[in-house]
Amino acid sequence: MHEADTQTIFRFFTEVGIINQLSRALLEARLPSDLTATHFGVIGHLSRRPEGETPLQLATAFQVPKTTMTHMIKVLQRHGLVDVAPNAADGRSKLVVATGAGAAFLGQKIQELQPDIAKAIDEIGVDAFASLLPGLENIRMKLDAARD
Amino acid sequence: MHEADTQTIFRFFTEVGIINQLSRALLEARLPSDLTATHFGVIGHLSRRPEGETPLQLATAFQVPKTTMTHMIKVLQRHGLVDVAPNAADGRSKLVVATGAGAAFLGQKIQELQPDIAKAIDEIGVDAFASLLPGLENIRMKLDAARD
DNA sequence: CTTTAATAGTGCGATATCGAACTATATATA
DNA sequence: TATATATAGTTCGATATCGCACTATTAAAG
Repeated sequence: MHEADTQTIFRFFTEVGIINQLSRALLEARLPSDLTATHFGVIGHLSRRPEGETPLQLATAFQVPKTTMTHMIKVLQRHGLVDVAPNAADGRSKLVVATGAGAAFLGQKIQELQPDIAKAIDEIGVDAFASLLPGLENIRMKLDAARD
Repeated sequence: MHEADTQTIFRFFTEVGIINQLSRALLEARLPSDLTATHFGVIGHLSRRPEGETPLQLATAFQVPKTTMTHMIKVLQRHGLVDVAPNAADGRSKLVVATGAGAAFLGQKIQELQPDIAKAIDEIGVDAFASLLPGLENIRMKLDAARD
Protein backbone atom coordinates (compact mmCIF):
# COMPACT_ATOMS: atom_id res chain seq x y z
CA MET A 1 0.00 0.00 0.00
CA HIS A 2 1.51 3.30 -1.09
CA GLU A 3 0.76 6.50 0.71
CA ALA A 4 0.25 8.25 -2.63
CA ASP A 5 -2.45 5.77 -3.60
CA THR A 6 -4.38 6.40 -0.41
CA GLN A 7 -4.12 10.10 -1.12
CA THR A 8 -5.48 9.61 -4.62
CA ILE A 9 -8.49 7.67 -3.38
CA PHE A 10 -9.26 10.23 -0.70
CA ARG A 11 -9.00 13.07 -3.17
CA PHE A 12 -11.27 11.26 -5.59
CA PHE A 13 -14.03 10.84 -3.01
CA THR A 14 -13.55 14.40 -1.81
CA GLU A 15 -14.05 15.77 -5.32
CA VAL A 16 -17.09 13.56 -5.81
CA GLY A 17 -18.53 14.81 -2.53
CA ILE A 18 -18.06 18.47 -3.40
CA ILE A 19 -19.50 18.09 -6.90
CA ASN A 20 -22.45 16.27 -5.42
CA GLN A 21 -23.15 19.03 -2.94
CA LEU A 22 -22.81 21.77 -5.53
CA SER A 23 -25.18 20.03 -7.93
CA ARG A 24 -27.70 19.28 -5.18
CA ALA A 25 -27.69 22.92 -4.17
CA LEU A 26 -28.24 23.96 -7.78
CA LEU A 27 -31.20 21.63 -8.16
CA GLU A 28 -32.77 22.34 -4.78
CA ALA A 29 -32.73 26.05 -5.47
CA ARG A 30 -35.32 25.28 -8.17
CA LEU A 31 -37.52 23.08 -5.99
CA PRO A 32 -40.16 23.87 -3.35
CA SER A 33 -38.37 24.25 -0.03
CA ASP A 34 -39.59 20.96 1.38
CA LEU A 35 -38.45 18.88 -1.61
CA THR A 36 -34.88 17.65 -1.77
CA ALA A 37 -32.82 16.34 -4.65
CA THR A 38 -33.70 12.86 -3.43
CA HIS A 39 -37.44 13.57 -3.73
CA PHE A 40 -36.78 14.76 -7.25
CA GLY A 41 -34.78 11.61 -7.96
CA VAL A 42 -37.64 9.46 -6.71
CA ILE A 43 -40.10 11.08 -9.12
CA GLY A 44 -37.65 10.61 -11.99
CA HIS A 45 -37.12 7.00 -10.99
CA LEU A 46 -40.86 6.33 -10.84
CA SER A 47 -41.58 8.10 -14.10
CA ARG A 48 -39.37 5.53 -15.82
CA ARG A 49 -41.28 2.71 -14.08
CA PRO A 50 -45.02 3.14 -14.74
CA GLU A 51 -45.76 -0.10 -12.91
CA GLY A 52 -44.47 1.55 -9.75
CA GLU A 53 -42.06 0.39 -7.05
CA THR A 54 -42.43 -0.61 -3.42
CA PRO A 55 -41.21 1.75 -0.69
CA LEU A 56 -38.46 -0.72 0.14
CA GLN A 57 -37.24 -0.83 -3.45
CA LEU A 58 -37.10 2.95 -3.42
CA ALA A 59 -35.25 2.99 -0.11
CA THR A 60 -32.68 0.59 -1.51
CA ALA A 61 -32.31 2.46 -4.80
CA PHE A 62 -31.66 5.75 -3.02
CA GLN A 63 -29.66 4.29 -0.15
CA VAL A 64 -31.82 5.63 2.66
CA PRO A 65 -33.38 3.74 5.60
CA LYS A 66 -36.92 2.59 5.00
CA THR A 67 -38.27 4.87 7.72
CA THR A 68 -36.81 7.81 5.87
CA MET A 69 -38.45 6.66 2.65
CA THR A 70 -41.80 6.33 4.45
CA HIS A 71 -41.50 9.96 5.38
CA MET A 72 -40.35 11.11 1.92
CA ILE A 73 -43.29 9.34 0.30
CA LYS A 74 -45.66 11.16 2.63
CA VAL A 75 -44.20 14.48 1.54
CA LEU A 76 -44.51 13.54 -2.15
CA GLN A 77 -48.10 12.42 -1.55
CA ARG A 78 -48.91 15.71 0.15
CA HIS A 79 -47.73 17.43 -3.03
CA GLY A 80 -49.86 15.10 -5.15
CA LEU A 81 -46.79 13.90 -7.05
CA VAL A 82 -47.14 10.20 -6.24
CA ASP A 83 -49.92 7.77 -5.42
CA VAL A 84 -49.63 4.86 -3.02
CA ALA A 85 -51.73 1.74 -3.58
CA PRO A 86 -51.81 -1.71 -2.00
CA ASN A 87 -49.58 -4.25 -3.71
CA ALA A 88 -51.77 -7.01 -5.15
CA ALA A 89 -48.79 -9.35 -5.26
CA ASP A 90 -47.90 -8.98 -1.57
CA GLY A 91 -50.28 -7.94 1.18
CA ARG A 92 -47.48 -6.60 3.38
CA SER A 93 -46.35 -4.23 0.71
CA LYS A 94 -47.46 -1.19 -1.28
CA LEU A 95 -46.83 0.27 -4.69
CA VAL A 96 -45.78 3.86 -5.24
CA VAL A 97 -46.48 5.35 -8.66
CA ALA A 98 -45.93 8.81 -10.11
CA THR A 99 -49.14 10.74 -10.74
CA GLY A 100 -49.76 12.79 -13.86
CA ALA A 101 -48.95 15.83 -11.77
CA GLY A 102 -45.70 14.16 -10.75
CA ALA A 103 -44.67 13.57 -14.36
CA ALA A 104 -45.64 17.13 -15.27
CA PHE A 105 -43.69 18.48 -12.32
CA LEU A 106 -40.61 16.53 -13.39
CA GLY A 107 -40.85 17.77 -16.97
CA GLN A 108 -41.36 21.34 -15.90
CA LYS A 109 -38.41 21.35 -13.52
CA ILE A 110 -36.17 19.84 -16.17
CA GLN A 111 -37.26 22.64 -18.48
CA GLU A 112 -36.46 25.20 -15.80
CA LEU A 113 -33.02 23.67 -15.41
CA GLN A 114 -32.24 23.97 -19.11
CA PRO A 115 -30.55 27.39 -18.76
CA ASP A 116 -28.25 26.02 -16.06
CA ILE A 117 -27.51 22.95 -18.12
CA ALA A 118 -26.85 25.05 -21.19
CA LYS A 119 -24.49 27.19 -19.17
CA ALA A 120 -22.63 24.14 -17.89
CA ILE A 121 -22.30 22.77 -21.39
CA ASP A 122 -21.14 26.13 -22.62
CA GLU A 123 -18.50 26.64 -19.95
CA ILE A 124 -17.40 23.08 -19.33
CA GLY A 125 -18.40 21.16 -22.44
CA VAL A 126 -20.50 18.01 -22.76
CA ASP A 127 -17.40 16.01 -23.52
CA ALA A 128 -15.92 16.81 -20.13
CA PHE A 129 -18.96 15.10 -18.59
CA ALA A 130 -19.36 12.35 -21.18
CA SER A 131 -15.73 11.30 -21.06
CA LEU A 132 -15.91 10.71 -17.29
CA LEU A 133 -19.13 8.72 -17.35
CA PRO A 134 -17.81 5.25 -18.20
CA GLY A 135 -15.13 5.47 -15.51
CA LEU A 136 -17.65 6.64 -12.92
CA GLU A 137 -20.12 3.90 -13.84
CA ASN A 138 -17.37 1.34 -13.49
CA ILE A 139 -16.39 2.57 -10.03
CA ARG A 140 -20.01 2.82 -8.94
CA MET A 141 -20.79 -0.74 -9.99
CA LYS A 142 -17.75 -2.19 -8.28
CA LEU A 143 -18.32 -0.23 -5.08
CA ASP A 144 -21.92 -1.33 -5.09
CA ALA A 145 -20.96 -4.95 -5.62
CA ALA A 146 -18.42 -4.75 -2.79
CA ARG A 147 -21.10 -3.98 -0.20
CA ASP A 148 -21.26 -7.02 2.03
CA MET B 1 -29.72 22.19 -26.68
CA HIS B 2 -29.76 18.51 -27.51
CA GLU B 3 -31.82 16.07 -25.54
CA ALA B 4 -28.89 13.66 -25.47
CA ASP B 5 -26.68 16.27 -23.82
CA THR B 6 -29.18 16.86 -21.06
CA GLN B 7 -29.31 13.12 -20.50
CA THR B 8 -25.53 12.96 -20.25
CA ILE B 9 -25.40 15.72 -17.65
CA PHE B 10 -28.16 14.13 -15.58
CA ARG B 11 -26.48 10.74 -15.68
CA PHE B 12 -23.18 12.29 -14.66
CA PHE B 13 -24.66 13.90 -11.56
CA THR B 14 -26.62 10.76 -10.76
CA GLU B 15 -23.44 8.65 -10.82
CA VAL B 16 -21.64 11.19 -8.70
CA GLY B 17 -24.50 11.14 -6.20
CA ILE B 18 -24.53 7.37 -5.90
CA ILE B 19 -20.76 7.09 -5.54
CA ASN B 20 -20.86 9.77 -2.88
CA GLN B 21 -23.50 7.93 -0.89
CA LEU B 22 -21.71 4.61 -1.15
CA SER B 23 -18.42 6.09 0.00
CA ARG B 24 -20.06 7.98 2.85
CA ALA B 25 -21.72 4.79 4.04
CA LEU B 26 -18.40 2.96 3.90
CA LEU B 27 -16.67 5.63 5.96
CA GLU B 28 -19.47 6.15 8.46
CA ALA B 29 -19.58 2.45 9.22
CA ARG B 30 -16.12 2.95 10.74
CA LEU B 31 -17.02 6.02 12.78
CA PRO B 32 -18.81 6.46 16.13
CA SER B 33 -22.52 6.63 15.40
CA ASP B 34 -22.81 10.34 16.05
CA LEU B 35 -19.98 11.32 13.70
CA THR B 36 -20.69 11.76 10.00
CA ALA B 37 -18.39 11.87 7.01
CA THR B 38 -18.57 15.65 7.26
CA HIS B 39 -17.28 15.59 10.85
CA PHE B 40 -14.43 13.42 9.64
CA GLY B 41 -13.79 15.84 6.80
CA VAL B 42 -13.62 18.73 9.24
CA ILE B 43 -10.94 17.02 11.34
CA GLY B 44 -8.94 16.25 8.20
CA HIS B 45 -9.31 19.83 7.04
CA LEU B 46 -8.16 21.20 10.40
CA SER B 47 -5.25 18.79 10.69
CA ARG B 48 -3.85 20.37 7.53
CA ARG B 49 -4.30 23.85 9.05
CA PRO B 50 -2.63 23.95 12.47
CA GLU B 51 -3.45 27.64 12.81
CA GLY B 52 -7.12 26.66 12.82
CA GLU B 53 -10.15 28.04 10.97
CA THR B 54 -13.20 30.01 11.99
CA PRO B 55 -16.59 28.28 12.14
CA LEU B 56 -17.72 30.32 9.15
CA GLN B 57 -14.72 29.25 7.07
CA LEU B 58 -15.55 25.64 7.91
CA ALA B 59 -19.22 26.14 7.04
CA THR B 60 -18.23 27.57 3.66
CA ALA B 61 -15.66 24.86 2.97
CA PHE B 62 -18.17 22.10 3.67
CA GLN B 63 -21.15 23.86 2.14
CA VAL B 64 -23.38 23.74 5.21
CA PRO B 65 -25.25 26.61 6.93
CA LYS B 66 -23.38 28.18 9.78
CA THR B 67 -25.95 26.98 12.30
CA THR B 68 -25.25 23.43 11.23
CA MET B 69 -21.53 24.00 11.66
CA THR B 70 -22.11 25.42 15.16
CA HIS B 71 -23.77 22.14 16.04
CA MET B 72 -21.12 19.96 14.39
CA ILE B 73 -18.37 21.75 16.27
CA LYS B 74 -20.17 21.08 19.55
CA VAL B 75 -20.26 17.38 18.76
CA LEU B 76 -16.56 17.35 17.85
CA GLN B 77 -15.79 19.23 21.08
CA ARG B 78 -17.77 16.72 23.09
CA HIS B 79 -15.52 14.03 21.64
CA GLY B 80 -12.43 16.09 22.50
CA LEU B 81 -11.38 16.14 18.84
CA VAL B 82 -11.28 19.92 18.42
CA ASP B 83 -10.70 22.95 20.61
CA VAL B 84 -12.43 26.29 20.21
CA ALA B 85 -10.65 29.46 21.22
CA PRO B 86 -11.40 33.16 20.82
CA ASN B 87 -9.97 34.71 17.68
CA ALA B 88 -7.41 37.31 18.64
CA ALA B 89 -7.74 38.96 15.26
CA ASP B 90 -11.53 39.42 15.46
CA GLY B 91 -13.55 39.60 18.64
CA ARG B 92 -16.73 38.42 16.92
CA SER B 93 -15.09 35.26 15.80
CA LYS B 94 -13.52 32.06 17.07
CA LEU B 95 -10.84 29.66 15.99
CA VAL B 96 -11.37 25.93 15.78
CA VAL B 97 -8.27 23.74 15.95
CA ALA B 98 -7.78 19.99 15.94
CA THR B 99 -6.58 18.58 19.26
CA GLY B 100 -3.89 15.93 19.57
CA ALA B 101 -6.68 13.46 20.12
CA GLY B 102 -8.30 14.71 16.92
CA ALA B 103 -5.16 14.12 14.91
CA ALA B 104 -4.70 10.70 16.49
CA PHE B 105 -8.33 9.83 15.75
CA LEU B 106 -7.89 10.83 12.11
CA GLY B 107 -4.74 8.75 11.73
CA GLN B 108 -6.30 5.76 13.38
CA LYS B 109 -9.41 5.83 11.25
CA ILE B 110 -7.35 6.14 8.09
CA GLN B 111 -5.42 3.08 9.25
CA GLU B 112 -8.67 1.22 9.82
CA LEU B 113 -9.78 2.14 6.33
CA GLN B 114 -6.64 0.72 4.74
CA PRO B 115 -8.16 -2.73 4.13
CA ASP B 116 -11.13 -1.15 2.33
CA ILE B 117 -8.82 1.07 0.33
CA ALA B 118 -6.57 -1.85 -0.52
CA LYS B 119 -9.61 -3.78 -1.67
CA ALA B 120 -10.76 -0.92 -3.85
CA ILE B 121 -7.32 -0.59 -5.40
CA ASP B 122 -7.21 -4.32 -5.92
CA GLU B 123 -10.61 -4.60 -7.58
CA ILE B 124 -10.81 -1.28 -9.36
CA GLY B 125 -7.24 -0.09 -9.69
CA VAL B 126 -5.69 3.22 -8.65
CA ASP B 127 -5.52 4.32 -12.25
CA ALA B 128 -9.30 4.18 -12.56
CA PHE B 129 -9.45 6.78 -9.79
CA ALA B 130 -6.40 8.77 -10.78
CA SER B 131 -7.42 9.10 -14.40
CA LEU B 132 -10.74 10.68 -13.44
CA LEU B 133 -9.32 13.16 -10.97
CA PRO B 134 -8.27 15.98 -13.33
CA GLY B 135 -11.64 15.95 -15.07
CA LEU B 136 -13.50 16.00 -11.77
CA GLU B 137 -11.36 18.82 -10.44
CA ASN B 138 -12.03 20.81 -13.57
CA ILE B 139 -15.79 20.36 -13.27
CA ARG B 140 -15.74 21.09 -9.55
CA MET B 141 -13.84 24.33 -10.04
CA LYS B 142 -16.09 25.57 -12.80
CA LEU B 143 -19.28 24.66 -10.96
CA ASP B 144 -17.93 26.40 -7.89
CA ALA B 145 -17.04 29.50 -9.87
CA ALA B 146 -20.51 29.54 -11.46
CA ARG B 147 -22.24 30.02 -8.11
CA ASP B 148 -23.63 33.51 -8.25
C1' DC C 1 -51.83 -27.81 8.92
C1' DT C 2 -49.22 -25.65 12.57
C1' DT C 3 -45.52 -23.34 14.15
C1' DT C 4 -41.48 -20.54 13.31
C1' DA C 5 -38.86 -17.42 10.94
C1' DA C 6 -38.48 -13.77 7.66
C1' DT C 7 -40.12 -9.52 5.48
C1' DA C 8 -42.82 -4.84 4.47
C1' DG C 9 -44.26 -0.99 6.49
C1' DT C 10 -45.15 2.32 10.43
C1' DG C 11 -45.06 4.88 15.15
C1' DC C 12 -42.06 6.80 18.27
C1' DG C 13 -38.11 9.05 20.25
C1' DA C 14 -33.46 11.00 20.01
C1' DT C 15 -30.74 13.71 17.39
C1' DA C 16 -29.53 16.56 13.08
C1' DT C 17 -30.51 20.14 9.81
C1' DC C 18 -31.23 24.72 8.77
C1' DG C 19 -33.92 29.34 8.36
C1' DA C 20 -35.18 33.44 11.18
C1' DA C 21 -34.27 36.36 14.63
C1' DC C 22 -30.98 37.95 18.00
C1' DT C 23 -26.40 39.63 20.38
C1' DA C 24 -21.80 41.20 20.07
C1' DT C 25 -18.22 43.12 17.55
C1' DA C 26 -16.16 45.37 13.57
C1' DT C 27 -16.13 48.45 9.57
C1' DA C 28 -17.86 52.35 6.81
C1' DT C 29 -19.88 56.78 6.49
C1' DA C 30 -21.01 61.33 7.85
C1' DT D 1 -15.92 60.69 16.92
C1' DA D 2 -20.84 59.25 16.30
C1' DT D 3 -23.90 56.69 13.79
C1' DA D 4 -25.16 53.25 10.44
C1' DT D 5 -24.25 49.10 8.28
C1' DA D 6 -22.16 44.63 7.95
C1' DT D 7 -20.45 40.39 9.86
C1' DA D 8 -19.57 36.15 13.29
C1' DG D 9 -21.78 33.29 16.04
C1' DT D 10 -25.72 31.45 18.82
C1' DT D 11 -30.52 30.43 20.26
C1' DC D 12 -34.85 28.84 18.99
C1' DG D 13 -38.32 26.43 16.46
C1' DA D 14 -39.96 23.61 12.62
C1' DT D 15 -38.97 19.77 10.10
C1' DA D 16 -35.95 15.68 8.56
C1' DT D 17 -33.30 11.67 9.54
C1' DC D 18 -32.96 7.20 11.18
C1' DG D 19 -32.57 3.33 14.86
C1' DC D 20 -35.68 0.51 17.63
C1' DA D 21 -39.55 -1.80 18.48
C1' DC D 22 -44.00 -3.13 16.87
C1' DT D 23 -47.89 -5.07 13.67
C1' DA D 24 -49.35 -7.44 9.59
C1' DT D 25 -48.39 -10.65 6.20
C1' DT D 26 -45.82 -14.20 3.86
C1' DA D 27 -42.63 -18.10 3.48
C1' DA D 28 -40.28 -22.05 5.54
C1' DA D 29 -39.90 -26.00 8.64
C1' DG D 30 -41.77 -29.64 11.08
